[in-house]
Amino acid sequence: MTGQSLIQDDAMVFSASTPETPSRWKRRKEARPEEILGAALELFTEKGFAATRMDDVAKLAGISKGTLYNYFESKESIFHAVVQELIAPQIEEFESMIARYDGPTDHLLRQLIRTWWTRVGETRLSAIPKIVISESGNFPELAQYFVDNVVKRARKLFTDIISKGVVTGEFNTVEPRTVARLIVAPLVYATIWQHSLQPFDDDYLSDEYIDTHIKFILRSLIKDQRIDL
Amino acid sequence: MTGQSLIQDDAMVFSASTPETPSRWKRRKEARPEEILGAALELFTEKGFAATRMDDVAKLAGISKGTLYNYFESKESIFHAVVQELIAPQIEEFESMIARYDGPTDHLLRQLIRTWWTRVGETRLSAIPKIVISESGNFPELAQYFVDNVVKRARKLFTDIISKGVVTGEFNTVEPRTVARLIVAPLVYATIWQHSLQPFDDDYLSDEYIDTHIKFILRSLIKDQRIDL
DNA sequence: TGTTATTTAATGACTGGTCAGTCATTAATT
DNA sequence: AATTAATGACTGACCAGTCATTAAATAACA
Repeated sequence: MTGQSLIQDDAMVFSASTPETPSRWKRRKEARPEEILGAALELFTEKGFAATRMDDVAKLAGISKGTLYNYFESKESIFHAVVQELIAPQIEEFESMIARYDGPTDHLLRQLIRTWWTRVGETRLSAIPKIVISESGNFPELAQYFVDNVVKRARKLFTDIISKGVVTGEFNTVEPRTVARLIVAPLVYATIWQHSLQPFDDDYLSDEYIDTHIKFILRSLIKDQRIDL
Repeated sequence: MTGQSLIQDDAMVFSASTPETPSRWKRRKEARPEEILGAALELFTEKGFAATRMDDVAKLAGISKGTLYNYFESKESIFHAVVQELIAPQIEEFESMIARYDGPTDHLLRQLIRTWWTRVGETRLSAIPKIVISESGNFPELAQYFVDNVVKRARKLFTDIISKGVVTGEFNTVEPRTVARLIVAPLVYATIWQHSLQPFDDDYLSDEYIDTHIKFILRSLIKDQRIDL
């Protein structure tokens, strides 16, 4: 997936293709919030929170600044909504995916990492960690919300899987919380990298990165050392 | 090491301990630049670049705002100096450490990771990655400088070590650049975490994190699978 | 050695520009 | 005709950077 945004860029059409639209603007109450959040996500990612101007968010969303304030209280509330609306559904999906699963624990772990990568790492959601981390000092409530509702739940997913593998004897005896963090670190780091220094580096992260990460982690976890996959 | 700063907090002493210092301020041409950079590093880390006020940098450095501009051109030049002055010497030290080394490659790798952790991860230098990443969109030249002078050199250090291990037959056949990134990711991620969301999390990163990371990496690299250290 | 002149580190009130948020007005829709 | 989505000029706060002024340090001189 490329960085293509969800924002309409046909917001202002002056072409004479359809002569029956000389109206200066349209009422689109339902579509606005999503478009605003999409525009904000894009700009927050690129510039950070402080350096993003509300005029620019409005422009990218195809509306005026005043309209922003019909839908959101403040700049900060947009920031909060971006995180809340876009992340929460994902976490829930992961939680139910695990609840449903029945099979070898190493397969579950492999599948969870891969799914996370395709559903978060390769989508626009990947921008959120960078934004939250960058602004954590200025927006403590947001940071706290993110830690409680995203980080801890994600950490628990991985910790539970590893614990299960240890208990069933499939995995070596390890400290599940520490290993959970070592699994997540390269994943989140890759998303932060993509949205910060990657554009300044001519060396791209290949798919091999994730594949090798999975391979290394499983090699240390699985007792019976088959050197496959 | 605690977050203790290098800033003098005795900058304004009104106590009557030494009655012969009623002078309103002191000339300290030599000490100022370092104090300014220390103050700036602390505030940039906490608030990010944009949200840090020059008045606050001055206050923390124990001087007035005007004095800042006797020593630095602009806010941005302070930012640049922070990165340049503090990071460059470290990288050079690592490069010479490797040049000097002669012994088993896995020991060198282990030592490099540990040294990085004590010289960067556990010091105030650990704040720099977070700052650079947060502001990369607004300060492209700084980001480029950082990628060219820090990231690439660090990446090369690790890539060279791994290549050497593969060539000598000590390590399994792996893609050195990919593995180098997987080694660095949890390290840098830990520093970013410390300076962003750690304060909102009751669960601390233990020393076990680094130890386990080293153990996992070496287990995947070393051919002869002894299950020690 | 004490007094005065010169140099320059340090100050902080001020300016000019920026931008989040407001609100009276306009016009699309019902 | 009534309702309300949308507008954009405006305001008040904030802050990076300036510069005329102050005074610490040092040199020159008596």
